[in-house]
Amino acid sequence: MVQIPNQQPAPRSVPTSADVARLAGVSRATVSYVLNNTSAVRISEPTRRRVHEAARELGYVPHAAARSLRAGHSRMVLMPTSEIPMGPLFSRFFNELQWALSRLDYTVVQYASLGLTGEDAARAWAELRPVAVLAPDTSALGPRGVTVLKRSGAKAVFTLGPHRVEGAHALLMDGRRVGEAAALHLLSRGRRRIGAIVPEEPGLELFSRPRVEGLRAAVDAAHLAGASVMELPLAHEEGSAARLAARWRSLGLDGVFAYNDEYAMLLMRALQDEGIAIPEDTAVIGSDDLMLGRLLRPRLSTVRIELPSGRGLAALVDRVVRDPGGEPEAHDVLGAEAVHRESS
Amino acid sequence: MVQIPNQQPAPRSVPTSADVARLAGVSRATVSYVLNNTSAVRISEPTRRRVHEAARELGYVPHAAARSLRAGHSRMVLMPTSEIPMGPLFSRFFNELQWALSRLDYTVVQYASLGLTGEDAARAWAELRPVAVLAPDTSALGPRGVTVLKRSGAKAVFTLGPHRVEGAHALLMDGRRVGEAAALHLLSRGRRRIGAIVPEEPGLELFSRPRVEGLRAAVDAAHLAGASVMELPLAHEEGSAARLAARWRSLGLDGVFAYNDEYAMLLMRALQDEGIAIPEDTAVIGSDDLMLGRLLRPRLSTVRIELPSGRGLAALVDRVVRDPGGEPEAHDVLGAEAVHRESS
DNA sequence: TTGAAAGCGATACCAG
DNA sequence: CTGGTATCGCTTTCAA
Repeated sequence: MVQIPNQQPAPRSVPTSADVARLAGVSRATVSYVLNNTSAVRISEPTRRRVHEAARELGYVPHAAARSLRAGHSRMVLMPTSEIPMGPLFSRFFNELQWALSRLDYTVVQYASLGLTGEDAARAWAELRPVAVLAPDTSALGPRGVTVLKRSGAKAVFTLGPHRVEGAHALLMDGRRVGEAAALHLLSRGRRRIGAIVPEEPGLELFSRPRVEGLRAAVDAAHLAGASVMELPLAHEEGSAARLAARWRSLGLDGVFAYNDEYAMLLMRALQDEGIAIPEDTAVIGSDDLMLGRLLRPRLSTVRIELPSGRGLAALVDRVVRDPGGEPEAHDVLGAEAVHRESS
Repeated sequence: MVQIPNQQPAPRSVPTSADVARLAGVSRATVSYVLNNTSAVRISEPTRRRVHEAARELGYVPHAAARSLRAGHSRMVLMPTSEIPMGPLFSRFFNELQWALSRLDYTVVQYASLGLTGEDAARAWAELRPVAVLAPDTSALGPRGVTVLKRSGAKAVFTLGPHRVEGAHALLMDGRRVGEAAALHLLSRGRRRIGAIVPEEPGLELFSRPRVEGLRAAVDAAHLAGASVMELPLAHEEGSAARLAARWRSLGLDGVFAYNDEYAMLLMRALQDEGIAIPEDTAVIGSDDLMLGRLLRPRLSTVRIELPSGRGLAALVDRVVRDPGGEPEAHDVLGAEAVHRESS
């Protein structure tokens, strides 16, 4: 066999399995068998070595698109990303889920379909022929979108968020639970006239609305005399908080649910600067149990959110992929529990 | 040649362009022409309509893998994600970059190659045959990894992080700038014995090390009598901060750089609980200019980090993709500027 | 204006 | 044990 010793800028084109075959002096089929460790066929050890060596020498890397085209399916799990950045809570959850899925031999891919929603987004995703799609509710994937994805071969379509979508499995993250927990806590602390901070940032509405709804529903359901809920828009910015604080006394509120701990911090600071005593004048409760809440004075009461383990959800996704026949299920995956500290 | 009678049991198969062609009563070529608006060929209006209708009726979505296989190239930009979640600063930067790239008609994909680093990671990425790769430094892509990617057809390989990698373009985010800015600020405020908080969380070392190095270098370079730097490990957790605060007086420090605003908040709280006056006894400066710093009392001095516009970087990536010949360039993309508030 | 056919890269069946 | 070859879905000449 003639070895060409030159280390020159190698063939400028990308090496294919045919190149490996040529260099190893075998057929493309044999290359495929060797590199995939196909157990149905036994290849002699010397041949294996020659193939591996040739592959290494050429820097051969298989072509995923060609492979999955031939195979007729892929193991790609598509997770469309929304433009609004998720907090540490969801980041951790997503990381865990990703890790667990890759342990199950799925290729997890986040695809930024910026600007597209609904059916358009679904079509863009479908072009990649993923075996499963985990779509955040923010993508507004409708029933039609689900159909598009399924027709394109997706075995499992999950939505993550507060709403169900017809035809898709749902990992229901019902923000109303958060509002409910906050409401019950404030009511049990004797508060009746309750404010509900609503972030003015546009993307957050999808999350804040259910929380406020849950708060309102729980307050109404308590049937307590004089109990009421007042929505208070607030931008994540000091001036906005100061303006709200300036008219705080006139609102006559004795408790407030602040959407999350960051908005709670913002509000609490402004109220304190205004001379309003917390929790005496107004009780404050946040959400998400961020580290910063424990560092505030008074320490911030909060709603701790429990998300399920990524392992379990990965197994669920895997189950649906392997047996796509079943009816779409909805899984309640968000637990909420009030944590009492000093601000309420 | 014997035609095998076509297999009817093809219940819910994914529609292909052939199916569209059959339904529309035209050839696959015509379908391709119509759906891609190929300008080189003119198709009659009635035919166009029939094709579009058939495509819609079948829910046809083109197969990206087949397309790019045939085309011999794709417009996929791969951004491997690291497991450590990025803060709001980088999230925004990434979102902007993604958006800008998709405006340039690239398909941005984040791929979680969890657990893989260096050449192994590069091979996994190369299987997708991306036209460009933007790899965070955390992936430890070495020069060999860069070679693997280029051989697989990647026209542009960029690293994002504190280090350069041979053969790749670099978006240098030199954390030393942050430490330098902090050092100069503290020194100018008359502080000499300076502490440097080093997060104990493993993933953060890659970011904290350069910051501390920059701090140390700037303090040394100032040649001031008695100026010194002491590294202080701290976990992102109250107990750790309390322990550090308990021995604070014995350390004899009059200034401290706290890695970022969150650690600064953690430390400041613990110091205040210990009765240490800020900034009188010890000046504190954080980094990243998070909202929370402005809400603390005293207001937290910080280092504001400037990241370049996503638009400009997207254009840069595009330029390199179109003209891959040039020498790899390093772009310093991180600006740091101390912001004086009340804690220093 | 439309159709037939080659071929992108990898794999799996069937011969040899 | 190894080599030809058909095939996946799509684009793109080249002919008709």
